[in-house]
Amino acid sequence: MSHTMREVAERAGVSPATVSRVLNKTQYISPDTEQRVLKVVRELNYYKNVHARRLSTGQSNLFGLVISEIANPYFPEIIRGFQGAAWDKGFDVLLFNTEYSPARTESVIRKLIESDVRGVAIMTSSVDTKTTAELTAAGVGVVFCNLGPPGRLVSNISIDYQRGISQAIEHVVALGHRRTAVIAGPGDNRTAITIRRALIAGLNRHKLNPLPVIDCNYRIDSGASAVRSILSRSERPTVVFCGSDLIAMGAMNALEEEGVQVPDDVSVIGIDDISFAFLARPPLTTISVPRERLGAIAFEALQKLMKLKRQKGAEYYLGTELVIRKSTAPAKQQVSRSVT
Amino acid sequence: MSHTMREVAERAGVSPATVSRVLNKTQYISPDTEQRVLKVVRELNYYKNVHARRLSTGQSNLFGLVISEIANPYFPEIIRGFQGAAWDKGFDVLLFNTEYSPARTESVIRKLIESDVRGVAIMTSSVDTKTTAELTAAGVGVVFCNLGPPGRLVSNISIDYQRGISQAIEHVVALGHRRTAVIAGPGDNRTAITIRRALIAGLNRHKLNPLPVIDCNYRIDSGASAVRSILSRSERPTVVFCGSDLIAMGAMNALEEEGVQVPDDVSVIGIDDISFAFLARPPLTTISVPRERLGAIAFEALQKLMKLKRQKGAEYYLGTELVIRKSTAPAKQQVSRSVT
DNA sequence: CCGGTTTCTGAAACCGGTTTCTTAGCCCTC
DNA sequence: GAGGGCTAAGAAACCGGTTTCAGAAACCGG
Repeated sequence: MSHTMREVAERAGVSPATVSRVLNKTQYISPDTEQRVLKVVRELNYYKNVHARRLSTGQSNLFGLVISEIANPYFPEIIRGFQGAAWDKGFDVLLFNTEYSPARTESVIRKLIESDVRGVAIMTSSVDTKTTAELTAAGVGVVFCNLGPPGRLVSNISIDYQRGISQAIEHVVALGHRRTAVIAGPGDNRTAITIRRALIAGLNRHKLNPLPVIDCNYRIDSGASAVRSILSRSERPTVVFCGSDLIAMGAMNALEEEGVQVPDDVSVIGIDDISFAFLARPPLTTISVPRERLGAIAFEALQKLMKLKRQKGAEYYLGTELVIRKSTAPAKQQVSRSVT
Repeated sequence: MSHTMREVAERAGVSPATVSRVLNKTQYISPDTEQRVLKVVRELNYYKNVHARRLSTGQSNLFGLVISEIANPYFPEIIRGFQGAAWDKGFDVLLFNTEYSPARTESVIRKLIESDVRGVAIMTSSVDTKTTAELTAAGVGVVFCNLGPPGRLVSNISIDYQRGISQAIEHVVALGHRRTAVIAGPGDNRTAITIRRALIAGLNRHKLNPLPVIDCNYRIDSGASAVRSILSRSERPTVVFCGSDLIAMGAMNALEEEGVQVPDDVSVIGIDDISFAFLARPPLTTISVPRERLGAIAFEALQKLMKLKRQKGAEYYLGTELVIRKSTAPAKQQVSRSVT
């Protein structure tokens, strides 16, 4: 339905080339002609076709962003950071979710390549190297989060959980806790693995051996069932570290349902500081991850990567920090022994 | 970096036309040739360029989805519903957020037209008619939610809050409440206005005159300040209806901070049933809006709209339903009169 | 064995921009 | 007033697919 550039050109009595030059300011055009063209553009309500532009310039002003699931509250801030940065520079972003399915991931990657994106940020940690290879082979840059080291056309953003975790452990030790448990997240997830390691190492440093270290996925209800399995043991922990806020909230829920008070009976600590963490009852003590910044940096990293094409990518670091709210409290002196 | 169709053609000893036909199955090709082409496609790892395809077919397999803000938990399910439906039919979606800014909305619309989308679903209720006119003028179909009646190339999905609201009011009346308050949402928001009207009408039907009816935006903290202003009055309500779950959660937060117990002292009811509603403390009683379905229907509506081009759009309806959780309880016999 | 179909494939035009190459016209200088 | 250097704008090729049109080959029936 829309008009074409030639129509504009004809109506303004100039050549298409001139219209193009006026619209892109790529060459000086006499003010007279320029005005005439712009007038027609307004009259006709002309929009230039992005696809034609992409085709002829061979440059696609598109970047891809891959996440697992839109409903997971971990992602919104990342998306916003990424989109915001892209928008500021005049780039568009194609958002795809993998729904945790490898098959779907594959289609997504294909779509991205077909769309001729300049680069893609992969914020899921369940991607295999085959996938990234496919992307780089097609000449598109890749940035991911918490996966291997950078390589040709791929950069990595590493979230350093160390600092936040240390703070959390010190906080908990200062409150007098000695019996800890860890619900880490999916056992095959790089991020979850990293977090679990850091947690265990940190606890050991304080001569604490976390009791159950439990695998679960990132859905809320699995935090709940993990907690139930912990409660069924004879020696109950007084604090449980969770691999994500979602898990933590599920855990708090289950705890409450089992009649265990948070934080009076057991303290719980999450990771991420999702926007709802402070709305939880009690407000969740958690290790905050700068997700909006993560998104923004991912975009910048991609831009940089595409500038120095075929160079090796870089490694970026992002810190974390403990946010103390109300889900942690001093350890109870008397540890209940009752086996429910 | 990627290969072109002509390269494939050359390597397979056929013409580009043949390659195109093989890849799109648009015409019968001898098995022999077909295999040869497919083999080369695999060898070269060839991806066809979407932009070229869009350009030459004049069909853009793209749909747009406009929301206010990605971080607002109202939207994820809508996005998922829309994307899911689109994905199933092989369409891609361009997601944009307006950040509540008219200027930004305008750029977004421009981008959508330039991208030659087939249709766009506008899930923000802060859009003016000028905007939709621009879209329809460019021949792209529009579907929105809770805005005016359908017209040429525009359909509307109307969420019928009536049923849910009636249920909520009956629920509350049955619990013995007589003093109600309403925190509706932004006064210039069509949805908020609709909800407020329905609420007041419903309450009047039970001979109840809601006390303060307060405007606020959709951010959490404004639910909190609205509640504070309500508490400062001498006659306190025993139940407050909120125009969204976010407002309700902000309200509960503030209530708790002011030492008012939910639901013992005052009950609160939200609208939307966002995914966190059941995680609130106490779990929120709310009127659920089928948002994933809303997204899916929006897509279907767009498809239908584009099929019978230049026809008048249709009106769709979506029901709502009360979900009773723990934020509502019987009214206190003795109403506190203390002015804090 | 010949004319008429049908089947398979290629040549070329086209989609709507961008960009290179070229030229017409102008100004300036000597 | 002629020649050199600029400037503004057009013609045409091109990006990478799709599709129409046309033709060669194969096939078929009589």
